[in-house]
Amino acid sequence: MLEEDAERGDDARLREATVADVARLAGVSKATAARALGRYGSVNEETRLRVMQAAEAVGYLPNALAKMMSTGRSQTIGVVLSDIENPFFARATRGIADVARSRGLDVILCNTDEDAQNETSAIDMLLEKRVAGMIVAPVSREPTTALIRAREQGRPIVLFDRGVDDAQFDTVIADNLTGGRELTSVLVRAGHRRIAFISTLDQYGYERGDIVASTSVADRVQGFHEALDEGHVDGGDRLVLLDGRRRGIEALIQSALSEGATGLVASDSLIGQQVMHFVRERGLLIPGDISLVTFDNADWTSLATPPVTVMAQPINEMGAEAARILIDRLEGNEGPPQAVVMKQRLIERASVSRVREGIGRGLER
Amino acid sequence: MLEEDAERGDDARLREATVADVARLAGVSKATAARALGRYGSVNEETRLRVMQAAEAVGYLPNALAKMMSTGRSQTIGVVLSDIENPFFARATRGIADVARSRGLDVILCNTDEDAQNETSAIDMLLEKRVAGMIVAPVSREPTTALIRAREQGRPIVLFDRGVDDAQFDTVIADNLTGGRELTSVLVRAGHRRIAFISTLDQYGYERGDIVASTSVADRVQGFHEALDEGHVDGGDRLVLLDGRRRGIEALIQSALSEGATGLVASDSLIGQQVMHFVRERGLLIPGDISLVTFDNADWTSLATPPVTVMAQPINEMGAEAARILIDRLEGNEGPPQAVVMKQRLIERASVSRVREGIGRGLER
DNA sequence: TTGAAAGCGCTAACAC
DNA sequence: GTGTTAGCGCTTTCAA
Repeated sequence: MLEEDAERGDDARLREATVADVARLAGVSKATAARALGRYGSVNEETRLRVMQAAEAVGYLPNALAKMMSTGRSQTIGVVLSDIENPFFARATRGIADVARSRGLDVILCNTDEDAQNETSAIDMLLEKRVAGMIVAPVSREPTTALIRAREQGRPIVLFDRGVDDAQFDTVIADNLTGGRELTSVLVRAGHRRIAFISTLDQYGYERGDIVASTSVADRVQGFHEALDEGHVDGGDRLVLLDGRRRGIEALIQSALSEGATGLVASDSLIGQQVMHFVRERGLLIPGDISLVTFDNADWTSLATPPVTVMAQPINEMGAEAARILIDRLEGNEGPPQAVVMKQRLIERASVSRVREGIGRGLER
Repeated sequence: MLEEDAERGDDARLREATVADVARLAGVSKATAARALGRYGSVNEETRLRVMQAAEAVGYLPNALAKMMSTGRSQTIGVVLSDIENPFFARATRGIADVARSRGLDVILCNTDEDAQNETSAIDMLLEKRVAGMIVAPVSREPTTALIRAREQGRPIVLFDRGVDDAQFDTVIADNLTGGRELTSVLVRAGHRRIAFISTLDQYGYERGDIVASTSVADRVQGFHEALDEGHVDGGDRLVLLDGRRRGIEALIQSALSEGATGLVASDSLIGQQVMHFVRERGLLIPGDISLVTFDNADWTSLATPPVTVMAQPINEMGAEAARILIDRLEGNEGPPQAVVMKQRLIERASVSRVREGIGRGLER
């Protein structure tokens, strides 16, 4: 007997209380209870109270899924990025999540690891979950079919950190062209003539003019070239190594060194970090043996010896802005796609040395 | 005319295709279409094909919400942690997300910033979204009402990184007691007699025996004491500073130094990092002026000068294990709550110096 | 202000 | 193997 009661008690908790339960206890109709609970429509103050008490009594907890089914509106956004472990994306996610939460939105997170297949399945999943919209760092400038499908379905999408070859998307990126130019210029001004740009992409045998899959890397490389043009550095002295994923960053660094590079531009802080490890393991010295500059003002860059010169991005703000734009779209703002480009900021530290020899070519003119 | 057509076309995309649409086009009943689409029940191969083609034609995309409503099962788990920007949690999240995805689960992420109110609202939100279960790093050993309510509702919950005073939860933590002891021992063995333990909590004026809100910090502090006991270090020489959030880590370090501490145990890598910055700014030397050890083998610890001695945690594996346990529960495994405690690993580097003077007390016996 | 009833898109018995 | 029907928990007309 007692056991039965206990079981029924448990069951009651398991079959979670619904508006109907609350309504019954409060002695009103389902509709009225729902109105009181969902604080919409109009309901007598007294009955509202009664409903609230009943809700409390049965331990009512709204079912967001059901709500979503009937309203068609979801209170969730999807965030599709490369790797949450990358401090860049962690920080961006924080920026996104904070503004999302302030608007009562939750975020579903997906890692792509820069794999198009992963991006596709992540986006499809989010679509199936009927998220209100999404923020995605596209794997490639060539939009995946899922991305296109998502847009065709009319789901608001904001691209983050990189764009695609298609002006149809709202996009939040950093000014990588200027950033790449200024960061490289630090090396050029210090007299470096043979400089390598290192990235993690999968592009082997890059030559100037080739299309680079990641628009942000493409812009950085472009800036790299511009800086070298300005410095009258010979084309043959430019090493653009974009094959880190396949060959391993170590191999890239090795290449650069054996080809006589005296300066390295790391395309992101993870690469810069690997350079530091590499150098440390070989007993090389920065900036004595090799000068290093990198994108992103990661924690370690100021703590390392020497502190590393970096191009800082307003990561948190980029994430927040992406979220703001998305929310704006969610609220019905139509208008043409917008591209916001955020300034980067150079932080010069001690990882670059002046080069005295080999000034030949640069001064020929 | 053409415009009208175009508009209708758009509308069709907006009113997303449902099973009913697919069924109509395929000339079968809703049930059959659903069976084919959802690959359950049995359906003639030929009609299955017809349904699939119809689905393709209308651009059918399943509605996960509706599915969830009728099955009662959600394919989502919630993860509630302190701060995704903290590399510890970023890595753990990765561990969680990877095993979750391999089982077809998605994760909703929430940051609490160690605030009980945030934890409560995050958990309630997840409950409303009817997540299948959740992994939470509880803000305090005193479980929040939301946490308790969640359990009472029968939702599987796995606690991560810290526990609560209540054996009812599955828990995945590191062996912080042993870790704290061994990490502190490094300093003791090097001859340090006056040592400070620094954390970010909000506990002012801690004295031995006081209850510490975070079980993991509590264990670390306990280990700290044990190591000092073993080393016969006087109680008065132990500085346990657990008020970093309110006073700021800087103030804590300042306190420790002015009280004559020669060794510092940082309760996590973020604190250790702040110690490094502090020291660098004041022009102090590690380990010359002060020795430092910290929890977590964060990136910067091996890149810093000097490299820092750390107690590494198997963070990724901890996250993965938490996810595995949760999934196990989701699959119906009942059984009593389990607590898995994972080993930590000491990595000795160069941030600790030998102390020669002041050996008095330690050798008295 | 309140109630009755229809419907969101799907699954799940239960017949045929 | 396939169709019919009845929900899942909520919102939302439409009347009263």
